[in-house]
Amino acid sequence: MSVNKLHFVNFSQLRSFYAVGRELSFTKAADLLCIGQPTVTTQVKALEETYEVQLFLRTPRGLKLTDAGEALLTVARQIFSLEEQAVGILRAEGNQISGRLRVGSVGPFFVMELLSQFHARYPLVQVFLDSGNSDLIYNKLLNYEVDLAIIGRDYDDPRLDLIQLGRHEVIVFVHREHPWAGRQQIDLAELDGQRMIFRESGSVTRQALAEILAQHRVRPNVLMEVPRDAVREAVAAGLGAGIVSKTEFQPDERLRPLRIADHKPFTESFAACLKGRQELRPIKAFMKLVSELVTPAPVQESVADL
DNA sequence: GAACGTGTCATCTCTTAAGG
DNA sequence: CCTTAAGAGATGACACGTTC
Repeated sequence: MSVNKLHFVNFSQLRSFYAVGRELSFTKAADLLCIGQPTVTTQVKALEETYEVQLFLRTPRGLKLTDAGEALLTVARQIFSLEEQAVGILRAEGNQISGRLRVGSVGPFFVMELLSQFHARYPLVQVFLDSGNSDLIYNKLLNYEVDLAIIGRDYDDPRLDLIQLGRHEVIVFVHREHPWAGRQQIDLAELDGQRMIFRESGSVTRQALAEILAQHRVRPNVLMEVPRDAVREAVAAGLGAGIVSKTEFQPDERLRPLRIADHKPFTESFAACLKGRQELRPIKAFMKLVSELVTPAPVQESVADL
C-alpha cells in the first residue's frame, strides 16, 4: 500500500461510497451514478480495503452504515456540496448566477416571499426547500444538508453568518365552538389548566410561550406535543388550544385566533449560512437579497411586511 | 531551453457473466 | 441484491523527437 493511496482519497471511490451511503443500496447508487452496480461494489470495497475500515454492515435485511461510515458520509456530503458549488461557479454565464440552492426553513410562511423575490432576480438557480423546526434546520445547516437556513433563534454560534428577518407575535388559537371563540384576546393566566396542544421540543414558538408561562407560573394542561401542521388539525378536532406564530396562522373556518393581551410572547427569525460558505455565489446572492429586504427599524410582524 | 506532438506502458474504470 | 472474475476501453505518466 503506497503512502499516496493513504493520503489522497480516490474521488471516484468516495463518490460511489457517498451514493451508497445516501441510498443504502448499491443498486440504487449505481442508477444514481449511471454506472453498473458491480462497479459501485468494487469502488466501495476498494475504499474499505485501502484504509482497512468497514464502512457498511451488509446484513440480510439490507445495508447499514458503520460509525466510520456515518462519519465519512458527513464529510463526503460537505465535499460534494462544495463540488456542486464549484460547478455552479464554472457554469455561471457572466454575472448570471446558476446552480442549486437548498434552503431549510422553520416553516414555508417566512420563506416564500423571499424565494419568490430570489427567483425573480436569479431565475437560473434551482431552489430546494426543506422544512422543520429550528433545531432540525440548524443541524442540517451544520451538516451541509442545506445551504441556507431560515431559523427561529441565533444559536450564538460563531460559525454562522446571520441576518435578522423579523419578530413575530405568538398567538393562541382555538376551535370555533370553543368558549373563547367569540373573543379577540385572552389573558395569560387564563391558560392555566387549559387543555393545550404544544409544538414538539425544538420549536422556538413553543419555547417562547413556555418561558413566559414559567415566569408567571401558569400551567396549562398539555395534552400532546406534535409538529406544526398536526397542531392545527388537533385544535380543529377540538382537542384543545394551540399556539402558533402569528405569521404562520392560516385563516381556517374551523379555527379562531386570539392574542394574549397582557403578555406578548414573540419569536424571531433569522436567515443564516455557514461563514465558510458565505462567498459561494447563490448563497451570497440570497444573503444580499435578505439584507436588502430587511429594514433596520424594529420589526413588528413578518418578512411579508418588509 | 521551452513548447508541443506522438508512442508506449501501467493503471483505472467499466461492463458482462456467473454464482452465492 | 450483492460479490467476484475476466476482459475491453479510457486515461495518465513518461520518454523521446521535432520545431521554434
